[in-house]
Amino acid sequence: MTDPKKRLDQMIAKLRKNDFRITPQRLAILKILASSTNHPSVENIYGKVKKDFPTTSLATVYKTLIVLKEIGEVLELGFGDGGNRYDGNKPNPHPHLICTGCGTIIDPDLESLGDMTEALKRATGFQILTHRLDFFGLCPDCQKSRSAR
Amino acid sequence: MTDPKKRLDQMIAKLRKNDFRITPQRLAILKILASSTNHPSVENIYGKVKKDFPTTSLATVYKTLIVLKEIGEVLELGFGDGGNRYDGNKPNPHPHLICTGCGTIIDPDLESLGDMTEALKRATGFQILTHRLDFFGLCPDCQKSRSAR
DNA sequence: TTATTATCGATAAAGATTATCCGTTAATAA
DNA sequence: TTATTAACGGATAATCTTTATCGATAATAA
Repeated sequence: MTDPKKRLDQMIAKLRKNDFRITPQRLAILKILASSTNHPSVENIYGKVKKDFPTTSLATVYKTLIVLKEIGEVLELGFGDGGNRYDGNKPNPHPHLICTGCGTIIDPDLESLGDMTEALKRATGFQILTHRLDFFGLCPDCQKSRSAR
Repeated sequence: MTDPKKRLDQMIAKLRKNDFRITPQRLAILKILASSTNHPSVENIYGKVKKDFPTTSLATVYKTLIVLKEIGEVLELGFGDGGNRYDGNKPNPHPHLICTGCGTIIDPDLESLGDMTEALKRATGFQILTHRLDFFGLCPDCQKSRSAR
């Protein structure tokens, strides 16, 4: 994972550059996003922020995420089942491997993805701007507990 | 694309096999899904069904889609922006190329995806059950009209 | 320090999907 | 063909996540 301090500085710099203010609530949210590798949900972030700032509103979390999405400093992951998940430590599009048993999300390395994109450009004439690649299955632990039943 | 009649027969057989009834409303929805290659939305399907069965409820469309999802006869595509899109002609997971300008969705061939899945299995120990692969960008036409502005 | 606005917090509103209820009907067998 | 019965359809309420609204407050620059 990227060093959380480095990520936090990147996010702050990007916000300043785009004339957004650094408020205490925002800073708390930024810290959570910069240091989390488990793709937290909005409720998850909200719960953590409230520990330091109990009066924080859920709307503030959403609004901060909208800003971060705009400037490309957080990656939003929707799976069509309830709330979205967010990655602020590694905000560029990258593949995910999701365990449908326990909900764990891991980031595998797949260097062949770049070749795929190139081949698509040539074949279709599309200008490809971003992508989304997710694999779903059962992690080794969930396979065990499932066969044990 | 798969022959719509063949797809319709497949869908009907699968429903029968799982003890679901073939009602006139369902049949109308099945026909639309079996023959459409443009990934229709719920509203889109609803509008078409109402031409033949004006009293059809939106809930019926949703309920039929839930059944079809359960038995794997339709592919649901959510893009996090409003309603989902559905593919009943090609219900197995496959890559998509989406134009963010005009909303067109096309199905490119990417045979290297199978190798990717195999590599992931070996590297992580996951049992991979399904996937989702979408590329977003601008189609040739939208690139032209954008640069013309 | 002060003025200017973006932001905060609370809550209403929106939008998509699901749940509920009850009258109707498709499927099955006698 | 008809009777039976559980599944289905239609209408609408409820749910859930996210966005909009708005007065009060605080971050930033001069």
